[in-house]
Order: sequence, then structure tokens, then C-alpha cells
Amino acid sequence: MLDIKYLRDNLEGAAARLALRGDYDLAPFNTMDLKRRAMLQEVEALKERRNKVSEEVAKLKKAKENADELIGEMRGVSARIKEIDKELGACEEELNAFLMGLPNLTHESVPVGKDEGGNVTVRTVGEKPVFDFEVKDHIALGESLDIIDFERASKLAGARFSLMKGAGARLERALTSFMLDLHTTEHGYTEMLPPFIVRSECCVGTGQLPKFEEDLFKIEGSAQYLIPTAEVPITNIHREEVLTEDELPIRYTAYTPCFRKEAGSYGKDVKGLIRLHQFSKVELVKFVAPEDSYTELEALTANAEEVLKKLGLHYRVVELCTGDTGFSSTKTYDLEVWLPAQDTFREISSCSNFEDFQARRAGIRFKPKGGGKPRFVHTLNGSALAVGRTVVAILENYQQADGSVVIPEVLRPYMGGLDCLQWRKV
RNA sequence: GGAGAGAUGGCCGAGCGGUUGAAGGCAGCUGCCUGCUAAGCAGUUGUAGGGGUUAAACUCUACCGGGGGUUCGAAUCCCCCUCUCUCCGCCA
Repeated sequence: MLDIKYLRDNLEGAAARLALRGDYDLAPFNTMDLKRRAMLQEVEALKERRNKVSEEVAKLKKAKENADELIGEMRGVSARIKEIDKELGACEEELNAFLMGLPNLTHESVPVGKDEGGNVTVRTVGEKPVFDFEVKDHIALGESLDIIDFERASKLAGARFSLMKGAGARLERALTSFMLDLHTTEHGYTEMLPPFIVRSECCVGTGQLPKFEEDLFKIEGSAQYLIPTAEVPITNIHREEVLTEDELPIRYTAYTPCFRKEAGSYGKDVKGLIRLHQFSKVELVKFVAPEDSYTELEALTANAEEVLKKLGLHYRVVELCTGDTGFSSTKTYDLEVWLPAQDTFREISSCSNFEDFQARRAGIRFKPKGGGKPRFVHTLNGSALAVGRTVVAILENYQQADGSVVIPEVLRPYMGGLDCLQWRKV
């Protein structure tokens, strides 16, 4: 959520910056805000009067004197207060709903653009692998190696699910362990294993609700949701808390499955592991002092990149433009891994700074060292990495002419020493 | 699923329908004292939203899980909801 005072003082500027993202009309804000304040002043004056008179009544009663006249007057005042309070409540609800629907303002360094066509490649790391045979995609490889069973997955759960088998299942587990170990031992993150179901407040806190409910799996008959990303439970760990500045930065990493409806993605990536209703991800989340959030974003992105480097995968870092940056984010880097079978780079991680947007919604603050009022922390998060897509990348990039797939060196200890996935069937 | 208990400030914890923003304690901050550490003494410290100011000062309102109600007046009385805990049942 944007700061209401900021909007009040910088309406033009905010409107201009929102326009970089898309079509947002800030005009109703001013009207609602003025209306709200007018009502507030009226009702507060009445309440002041009521409080004063109540004190008088108390004194009179104590002195055993008659207070009927004052009490009679207050009857009317109280009724009027009730009326205005009701109207005011409706007005505030409307204003709040409006604010909740506004995305964050993008950072000034973010390239201006309408859609993903405006994204800018910041750097490319590694080289495209060269193949002297016709490459297979991960679907073909997964089937011929007998490590992914898409048909039975659909029998179990429907379209857009996967069933990993044998070395395939182990590969996911190996990747997960490898990533968590890397982040906890070398990057200073604390491992967390959160609930995979959260209350709706958590989704409001991180920005999935109220606007993107159609993307979430809701628990029937309850205000709970399956998590679409670990970002939701991990960021909300400190919801409604006042931290101390000494505790910052806080860095958490977590493995979780992620559940997404993928509404509106009909026809896109319908086959394979790329786009599923359930996928595994290792996430990084940070709570930092506002002054540090942009350097922390670079560091977080570097932490995610390190996974790709250690796995020996070719990738590029893309800075999302204003039109493509997510709702809650001020600035986002996507990591895109090279997929030879698709002859293209595909998103495997997204690293974002949310500044105080989520913190304001979730009430995550810290007490500054020098004293003074609690301030909102800045929150960041990034995938490091999406495990399923990492499997895709490994299969496709490490495939051999004979249909086998070499296991990257760093994963072998996690694979019981296995160095190669062997061809099993045609 | 059944029975009970509870929800108060950064934390713990009192609370009679009428100066209760809320006792007491802890933690924090500021002094004083003590050659270190600890202790002691005094003072001080909530959040949000309005008004006001260049900024402060100042001032008003609200906030004792959430929402309704009773009342001139509710942390205190009534109703509904949510959540947490304990016990029983079931269960990995």
C-alpha cells in the first residue's frame, strides 16, 4: 500500500509514476480524502463536546445534583455521532479499497516500458552449450529417462501437475538441499519451514489479496489459502511486529511447494514442467533498513545467481521495465536460464524490492537505533531457485548424444554419487 | 468432533460503568551515585488519525482481539464472530 500522506502531498507525481505502469486513475483519491477529513473533523468536534459534558455529568452526579438537562442534550449529540460515524466508516472503507488496489511505484532507475518488450538485459553469464546432435526437450528426456510421468500425474490431479520418479524425484530433492545448504552456510540466511496454508491476512500483507484472488487456491469454507510462494508465509512471520534495528537485516530462506491456479494462462506452456499448479521453490526473503534495500537487492540477486553459476547453467539477468514489474515491487530482476530445446531464455527466478509496500500492509516495523518512532522495514524476496524449472534446465543443458544426462558436479554428493542419468526406454 | 479457559501497552500482568492512556513489574531512555561488572536512587518512554507550525510547541479524536448493542458516559454490562491455550476423542 502506498503512503496516504505521500499521495496527498504528491498526487501529481504519484499519478505520473503510476502511469508508467499502466492505466491507473488517481483522481478519485482527492475527493475521497477530502470527504473523509471533513467528516472526521465534524464528528471529532461532537465527540469532544460529548466527552466534556460526560465529565460534567460525572461531577454533578457525585455532588448529588441534577444532570437531566445535560443528559437530554447528549442524547441528540450521541445519535448524531452514530450517524456520521457510520458514513465515515463507509467512506474509509471505500478509500482503503481504492488504496489496496494501487500497485507500488516503480523505482526511478527502472527502465520505462509498456510490457516485457521493454525489459533490459543487464548481464549475460556463461556460454550457450553447443550440441552436435539434435537436442531433445525436457519432456522427451524425462520420459525416456523414466524420471517424469506426466500421464499418471494427470490421472492423479489433472492437467499441469507432475509426478517425479526415481532419479527425477531424487534430483528435485538434491537441488532443494543443495540450494538451502548454499544459502544457509555461505549467504547467511536462516532456514525456515513454514505452513503451506496461510490466513487471508497474510495474502493481503504481501499483496496477493484482494486483487489477485483468482490466482490462489482457497480452502473451502475457510479464509485460508494454499501458498502461491514461500514469500507469503515467510514475509508474514513478522506481521504486526516492531523489530529493533539491531536485528536487521533478517534473512530467511525456505523450501516450499507453491500452488497457483494459473488463471488466464490457457494455452501457454501446457506441457512439461514449466507451468504447473504445484511446483517447488527455494525462496529468499529479507527484512532490511530502508537505507539498505537497494544494495540488499543486488546482494539477493547475486545469491540467486550463485546457484546457477554453481550448477554451470547459462543465464542472463533482466531488469523488468515499469510496465512488467509486479504489483508490489518497486524494482525486479528476473534471472532467465538458457533452455536449448526452446532455443530461448526462460524465467527461473524473480528478485524484487518492495520497499515499505508490504511492510505497510503487514505492519512490519522497526525501532530506529537513535530512538524515535517505529518505521516500516523494507522487504525483499527472490526465488533461488524455482526447482522444477531448474530440473528442466539441467536436463536440457546437460543432455548427451546417447540420451543420458550428466549430473552437475555440485549435485553429485546429493545424488548418492550418481554422475549421470542413464537412458532407460524409448 | 466434545468440554473448559482466555485475548489489555515493546513484553509480563492488574483493573470498581464516570480524569484509566490505563496500577505494578520487565525492557528502553535520561540524570545522580558507585574506581570496573552488578546493584541503588530520581525522572522519563505507546500507536494511529485529524487540526496547527517552515519545523516544533501545542491541541483534538480514536485505540484494552474484531463487530454490533445498552448508556449521557463502556477495558469494565449484553449479543455475535475470530483467534489462542488446556483437557478428552481421533490421528502421522
